[in-house]
Amino acid sequence: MSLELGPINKSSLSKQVADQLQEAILEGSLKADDRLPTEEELAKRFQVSRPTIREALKRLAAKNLIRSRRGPTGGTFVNHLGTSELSDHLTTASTLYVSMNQISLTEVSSTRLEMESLCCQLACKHRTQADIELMQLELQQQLDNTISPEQFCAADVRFHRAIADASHNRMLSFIMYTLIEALQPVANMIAYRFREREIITGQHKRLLGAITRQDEQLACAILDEQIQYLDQLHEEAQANHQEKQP
Amino acid sequence: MSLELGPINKSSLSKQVADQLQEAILEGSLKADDRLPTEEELAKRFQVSRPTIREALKRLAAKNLIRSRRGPTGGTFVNHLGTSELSDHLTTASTLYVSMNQISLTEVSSTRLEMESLCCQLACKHRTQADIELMQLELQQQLDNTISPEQFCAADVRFHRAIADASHNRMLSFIMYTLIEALQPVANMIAYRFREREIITGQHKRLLGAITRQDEQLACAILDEQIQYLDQLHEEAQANHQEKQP
DNA sequence: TAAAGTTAATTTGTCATACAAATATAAAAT
DNA sequence: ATTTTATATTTGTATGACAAATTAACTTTA
Repeated sequence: MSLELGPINKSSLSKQVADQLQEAILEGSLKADDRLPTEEELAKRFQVSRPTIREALKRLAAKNLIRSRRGPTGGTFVNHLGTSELSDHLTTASTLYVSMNQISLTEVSSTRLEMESLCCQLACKHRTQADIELMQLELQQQLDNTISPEQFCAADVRFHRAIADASHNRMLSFIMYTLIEALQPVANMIAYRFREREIITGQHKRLLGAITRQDEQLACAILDEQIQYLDQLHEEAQANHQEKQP
Repeated sequence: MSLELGPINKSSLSKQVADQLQEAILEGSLKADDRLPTEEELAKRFQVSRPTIREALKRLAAKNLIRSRRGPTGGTFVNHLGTSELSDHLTTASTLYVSMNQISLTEVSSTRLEMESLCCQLACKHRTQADIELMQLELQQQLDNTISPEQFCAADVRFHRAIADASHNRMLSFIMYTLIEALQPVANMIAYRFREREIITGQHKRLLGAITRQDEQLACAILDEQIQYLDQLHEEAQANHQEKQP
């Protein structure tokens, strides 16, 4: 008997389809903004039903690899993944990870301190005029006392992202984007109190100065000061919280 | 007129369902290994059809948040998200990012050097006997010349992961898992040549010794040596490649 | 002729239903 | 008592239909 005992497809059809499409994207045969065939056509090509195709596409959509639009010019398109898009994606993942594994904010915080120090050192070496101007712009917004806590927070995130970008190491930027987001809960807390705002913006001002003058040691010291300060605030907040719920 | 102008749900139903379920997992009402209601029941509860529920579940499955089994005791269960499970998910993202943005392997490599140095320092401080035994185990496998390149590679990954874990900072481990994977292409190349294998395992042996004796400086130096060596091999390979394709 | 509105076509989004496949449990036969 | 068989449950897949969004072409009107 000559049975074709091919390798058994243990995984579901939708997963196989998803994997093939992902491979095509990763490998480069499907480039950014390319339009995939319609679902019906994909169904014909893969010899499966449309719901199966759709489940596969949803898998890729969950990874932000594709987007879909309805209508004649619609369809499914390959996303171009920029730093911010991908970090959105990673943020949900890492937030999830942090919460499910009960990673203490202390651990996250110490990691961030080390990595952001690294960024600072590189930023001092490689910062361009454009980098500095961007940081100045974000700092200016933080100095405005009339903006909302949310706006302050967003400006804070952008400021720290700008530092990461000034390192001109895209891999490092990429990781930092994720880390900054992971610590947003702490940052959020601060934005609501004006006194803390002033301390933070003061530190930012000095930090920007140090980076501008390319003073690595001072920059790292200020950063260390800020993160210790944030840790302290976080601890105080936790202590208060535990008092109320004994 | 008192129309209930609730906030318009622009996103698709399957996305809304997926988001709600993810929120439940993240928030803690659905814990690891919990079993979700059957698809039919979910459909009833959310007032949508089963295909819609399935698309939502596939979204979560793509993120490795859930797993499914058929049969009476089957169903859909919440996954516990370990470091390696999540890094599977992140690796595709970061690999994609590296390739799409043409981040040079040099950038990735320098980032890894800095971060793994950090890991080493922390590992020297906090390593337990169990950590060391695990590293010894992986090293032992690398010393066996009969294993395949794939096996060597896998052992190499596990060795470096063990170093990351020995830092006992889970956030750092998490990031390192991703970085290690991103550099696999380079590591792969090496595994095929026995001479390079020997050099690498020799470095690993010394590195393990340094960590065991808690000699931070030496450990970092060896690491630096290894990564420079990998960079050099990578450059040579690229040079060869360019010769053949002018 | 030009602008506005209308219709038609295309494509994803959703639904309903049915059946297949896997798998554990309980009943039946050896 | 053990093996086999039936059966129920749950996910996986298929089919077909319609809804909603959106663009392109067409028609009407000023």
